[in-house]
Amino acid sequence: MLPPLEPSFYEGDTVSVARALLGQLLCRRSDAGLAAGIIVETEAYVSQNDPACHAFRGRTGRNAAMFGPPGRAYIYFIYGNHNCFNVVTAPTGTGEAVLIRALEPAAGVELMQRRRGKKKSLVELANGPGKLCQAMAIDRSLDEHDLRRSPLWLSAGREVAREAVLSSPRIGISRAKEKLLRFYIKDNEYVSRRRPL
DNA sequence: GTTAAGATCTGCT
DNA sequence: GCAGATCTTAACG
Repeated sequence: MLPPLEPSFYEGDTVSVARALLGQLLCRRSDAGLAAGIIVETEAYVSQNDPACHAFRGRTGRNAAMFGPPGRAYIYFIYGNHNCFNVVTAPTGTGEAVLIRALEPAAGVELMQRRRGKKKSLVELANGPGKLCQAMAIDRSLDEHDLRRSPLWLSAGREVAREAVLSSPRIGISRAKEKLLRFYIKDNEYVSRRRPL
């Protein structure tokens, strides 16, 4: 197992962590084998003045993981079909997280293809928050999982130059649409939307 | 107890 | 480009 990122990586301010997560490697071990992907797109959800954040109205059953220690998973089920994977950030009790929106497949491509079903191109395997959870077999059973440990962990990937990181409004939300809290790697093929909204 | 909205994806036009 | 699928959660009465 590649060495995991340390807890200190996650405890800083959430926007910085959202940027720093670009280029890191998300790894998933299962009976079927290992799958991994480079993170190429993220979104920050913060506690102050952000009505799009699940923690905006305080702690609930669903969002409890967001208030837990940084470096854990926050996973929720949405639209009756899809899971979304977040990394909890900021000190315990703050209620912030980073949504992982897209991966560039790096290992276990066949496994990811099998989980996604049909014939999907390499680009279509994990270029969206629901798609990447399906490709990596991530569901609510991994909510609050410690991301230093198998079967789901993060480790150091490739360097991403600061000028290669672009920002935009977050996708699919109805409130706080103006905030530029989505971050992605410029010109990367695996980002979920190549064209602006 | 009921209801409406939701950090989405797919397939069809 | 658009609608339909599908179901959990939280807010409200």
